[in-house]
Amino acid sequence: MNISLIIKKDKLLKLPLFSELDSNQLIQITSISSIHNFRKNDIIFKEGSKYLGFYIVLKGTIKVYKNNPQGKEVTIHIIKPFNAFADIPLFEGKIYPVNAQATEDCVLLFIPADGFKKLLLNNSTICFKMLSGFAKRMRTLTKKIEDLSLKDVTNRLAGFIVDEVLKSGTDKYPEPFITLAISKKTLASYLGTITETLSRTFCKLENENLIRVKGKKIFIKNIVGLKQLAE
Amino acid sequence: MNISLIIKKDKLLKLPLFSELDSNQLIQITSISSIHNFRKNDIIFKEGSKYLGFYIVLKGTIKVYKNNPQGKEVTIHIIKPFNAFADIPLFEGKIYPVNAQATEDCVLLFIPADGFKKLLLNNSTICFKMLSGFAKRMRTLTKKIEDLSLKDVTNRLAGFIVDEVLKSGTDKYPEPFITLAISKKTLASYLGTITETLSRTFCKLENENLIRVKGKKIFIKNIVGLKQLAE
DNA sequence: TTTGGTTATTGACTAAAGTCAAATTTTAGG
DNA sequence: CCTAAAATTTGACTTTAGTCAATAACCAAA
Repeated sequence: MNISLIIKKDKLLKLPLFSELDSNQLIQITSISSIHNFRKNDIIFKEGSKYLGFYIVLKGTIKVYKNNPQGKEVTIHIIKPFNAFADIPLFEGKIYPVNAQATEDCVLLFIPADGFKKLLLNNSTICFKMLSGFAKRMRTLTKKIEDLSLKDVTNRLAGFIVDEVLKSGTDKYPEPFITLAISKKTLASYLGTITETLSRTFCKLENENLIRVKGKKIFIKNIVGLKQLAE
Repeated sequence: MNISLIIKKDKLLKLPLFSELDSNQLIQITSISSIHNFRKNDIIFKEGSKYLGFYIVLKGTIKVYKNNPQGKEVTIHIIKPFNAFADIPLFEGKIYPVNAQATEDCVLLFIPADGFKKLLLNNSTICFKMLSGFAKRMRTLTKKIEDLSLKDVTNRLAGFIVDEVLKSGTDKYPEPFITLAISKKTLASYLGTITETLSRTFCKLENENLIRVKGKKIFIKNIVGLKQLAE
């Protein structure tokens, strides 16, 4: 369906990637893009399938993951609204190198590779934006390598919770909280561990009176203590 | 010193980043760049210092690393000839977010941030090259996250050796070998472990008759076995 | 070649996190 | 509301890798 019917120019302008384009360029993008709805657990694409283009999350949450030969899963990214995913193969490879699945009901903007590449070649502003986005993501990946190399699971979980609280906007509340948009199994694989260990680590943080866990909600009782743990 | 005296256009053309530029553009680059020599163990820049520009390794090896608050070191990248480093802050931040040190005597090409950014804005070819380079590096980082999350030290060391043998060009020899361009301490921190564990893991691979270690030289006795270990 | 400092190895021990199995809770459909 | 499947938790145990301490090997400068 034609996306201009659904998504207005001013909405598109809020996407970091497109925030400095002029009217003409935005029309170019809307004319090739499309909106797609996915239900929780739907697979967006599988590792190895033909690369068609990339997505921007408008609503919901996506996990990007890989399966190793033994069938174990590593969650590489958790993508929230206004962030792109699967944009790397624009420049490398003809297939999706990872899997993507909705962990909540989602609305995604799809941008086909061919059309977008043409746009990129004629527009250094958007190239530059994209480079900035990639640079930022490399920082995130580097941080994760650091964490996996030097920190234990307790540190990493504390760090995750602190980051999420800041994003949640509840960090000034008397009792800040976060709501997990992913299963604990996925969280475990995102933190580089397994569910059993994650479960025990949650208990440990509860026993130390840092948090209170209730299903997918985590209430923060001592943000300072958590920050110390995370360093 | 003026780099055009030292590095010829055809040499610059071999660098992936510059391989499709025309004469004019190459002159632009050589006019702002400079060549620097570093001795083994010299620090190129420190985390937190003012960002001035990025480097391309022409000769030698550089390690890019971070120190955590407890003073432990993580090696993030090992940079070999014709690869760039410290190009990420071009798009994010005014300081170097990591440290860089020569692990061997080095010749580096330095490209100042300001001049290069201007060039980028007027040249979508080089933007595109740079995006491709970033994309490739994100693959590498993602692979590393996978490895740290799912593989043990033995697997990771085997994987490292296999990669290096392929790069060494000796993989068709009766007994292929690699020569480490970094200390075992650095290798340990690159593999997400510590020297003691690395030392024991080398012994383990020797006992399984997969390799033979002699100082900085590692002879490969069974590449197939190593590949299996690395998956 | 000697020497001091770093780097690497080895041993004994400890701690962290993974495995396997079972119980419990939650969730999504019918 | 009920039920089966999936997700989560818990327990007992094992494995992996880290810590600490001592020794050995290597390297660079005098």
